[in-house]
Amino acid sequence: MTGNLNDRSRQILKAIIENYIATAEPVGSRTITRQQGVNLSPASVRNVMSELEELGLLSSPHTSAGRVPTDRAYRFYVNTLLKVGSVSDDHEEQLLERLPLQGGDASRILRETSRMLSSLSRYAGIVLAPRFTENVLRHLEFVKLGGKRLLAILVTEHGIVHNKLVEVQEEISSEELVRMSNYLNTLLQGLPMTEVRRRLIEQMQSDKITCDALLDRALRLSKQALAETEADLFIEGQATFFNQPEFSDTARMKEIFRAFEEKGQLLELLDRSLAADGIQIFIGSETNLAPGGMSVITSVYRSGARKLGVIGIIGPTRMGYASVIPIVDYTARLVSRLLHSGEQRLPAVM
Amino acid sequence: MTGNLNDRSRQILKAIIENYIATAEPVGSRTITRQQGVNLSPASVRNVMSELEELGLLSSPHTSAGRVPTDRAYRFYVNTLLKVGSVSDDHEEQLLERLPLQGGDASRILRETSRMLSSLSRYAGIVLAPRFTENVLRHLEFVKLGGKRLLAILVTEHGIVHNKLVEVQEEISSEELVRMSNYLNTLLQGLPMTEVRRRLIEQMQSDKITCDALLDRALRLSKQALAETEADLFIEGQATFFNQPEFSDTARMKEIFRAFEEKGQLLELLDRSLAADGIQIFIGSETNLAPGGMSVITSVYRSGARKLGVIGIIGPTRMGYASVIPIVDYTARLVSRLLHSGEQRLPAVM
DNA sequence: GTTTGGCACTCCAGATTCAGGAGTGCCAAC
DNA sequence: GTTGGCACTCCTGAATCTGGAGTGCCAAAC
Repeated sequence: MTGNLNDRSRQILKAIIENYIATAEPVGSRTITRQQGVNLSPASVRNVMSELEELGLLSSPHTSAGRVPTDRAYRFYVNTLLKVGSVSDDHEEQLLERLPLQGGDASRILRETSRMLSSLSRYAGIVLAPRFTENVLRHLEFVKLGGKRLLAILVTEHGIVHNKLVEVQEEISSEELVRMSNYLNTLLQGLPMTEVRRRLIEQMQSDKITCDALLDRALRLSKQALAETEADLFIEGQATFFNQPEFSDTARMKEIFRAFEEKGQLLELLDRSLAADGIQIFIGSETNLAPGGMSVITSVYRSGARKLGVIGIIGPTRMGYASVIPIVDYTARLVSRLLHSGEQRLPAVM
Repeated sequence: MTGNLNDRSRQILKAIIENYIATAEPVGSRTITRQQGVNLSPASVRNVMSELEELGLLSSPHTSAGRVPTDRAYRFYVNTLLKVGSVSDDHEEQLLERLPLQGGDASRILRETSRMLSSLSRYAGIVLAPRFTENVLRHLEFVKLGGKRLLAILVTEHGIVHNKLVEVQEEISSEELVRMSNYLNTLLQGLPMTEVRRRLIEQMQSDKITCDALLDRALRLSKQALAETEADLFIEGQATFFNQPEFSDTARMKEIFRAFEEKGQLLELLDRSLAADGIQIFIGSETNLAPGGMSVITSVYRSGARKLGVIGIIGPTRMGYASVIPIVDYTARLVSRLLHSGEQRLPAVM
């Protein structure tokens, strides 16, 4: 339905959107005529604006204000009008310099990624750490903490460490622990977590094991240790929302920060991004976030063929899509390379 | 100098402070007279208020507004006027129910503590995790991640896990790793980190070691893995600041959230708390935080004689000290017990 | 001498009014 | 189809006004 827009209408819509993104003020017909490349009178522009409003692409806060783009307009803008360039040299340089942290384990890199995303985009950066269950197990270890408490430590392929406390009925000696560890690592190393779980159950039912009380116990403990952990979500640069005039309203801000603290809705959104692939753009109401007026741009990072997690940016709908999209895209690819085992060192070219 | 306040002045000051805490509005003389227990005319109260203002305990926003307590008044209030009760039954119950997480490792407990502090106090909860260097080493492990990358995993006495990526010059076989691990654990287990560091250096200089290339390497790797990590600070419930009328100003809010994101100043404050002991109260400018008008109440949690970290609450200077102080105090003691090794189970009595 | 009622004074908060300006919509002319 | 003109709308910010809450001070009462 927006396909039947002629060139002129598109040009004007684009100008309005970009103007609004830059100023946060409703855009009037006169402002557009002053735009270079538009040789029309304000009256003509008004005619076009009027059509665009009927198409649901523009709305006016009140009779005598200018026009403001609707979510739909932004959607049309990113789908059709916007040609996304590549990341700026300066941004690229900053990323390449600051992201490959010396001796940075995966979680440090991810946290820093979140900061970088925020600092480059001037919006808030979000990073969803790899879902534990989506990973390949590298190493499993039980450490005695004292008494009957064991700390189960699981290390994934990419060096992400999860730990969980388990309690045992009777104390286990260090020697037994070592035997358990060896057995479990032999059994499970290199398997994806989903497979690990399957294998554990399978093994528990096998005859060999039911005879060996210790190994049986090992299996049960591992199963406990595998219990789902809450997803790790980093959000950095929330304070950038204070810079946006459309959020000067305190009630609005409160809603936003509440949403950030609860994380639930955001996680749901990021899960959707993870299920999809590549760059995802959610505009305004498409985000399903309770506080409206926000957009989210995400991209999946991966290790080879396996998707690991999601990085992205959250900001006002009135967002500088043109610059943010390449940042998210480039960063996701960089993170993928940094986490891909054996490529810790800075890649020469992308 | 505030010692020469007579009973009546104290009573009035107390009433003003508590009224202001409850309403966030400047308190007038008439409001005080309505207070039960005060049988004075507004005029008399005004005389007293005038004295209190001269003593620097009250200030008036403008001629015809009521009075507002100064930082100094709050200080006098918590030092002298306030008699701190114990935590309410309801709060106690909630803490005992929700804090001893099933299978919760230390970091989960600490994060949950932060949430609980916020939810009980209605301000923001802060938790400084144990400084890595202040801890006793329970276990040290190297996991091969692929290529020449090793993940060093250090577990402290209280089940807090730190990990750090280290790179080696040449690949190390699994057998060698095991040997290294055994050697290091025998050498270092049960030592406080400061001691660990010392022992490593000592050992590196010993003759036996220089002969054994592998062990020498193990020592060097451990030293890398021990490098200082950034302090872990949880702040939960930042959104509560939106409920405080004195922070309805956007510029102010922005400053506050920036301070939370940067954490530096807050860490400094918490370090001071850790150096001291027991309940610490920082009022307004005493916090040295850039955004003024905030107070912080902290308490140290410990394991036996060793201080581990700090928990606390941050909110507006106009804070319900009477209820917050017992919350912080009780929670700190509860956390201490939960983390004290071997006492994971819920203690029957405090 | 402490307490109190009275009174003039101050100053804020909110309502009201007003003028200017930016923008629109429509129409008739080009 | 495009444009200039014009009446109309509605927001914004400044200015004004009023009522109320509160103070400070003084003289009278206790």
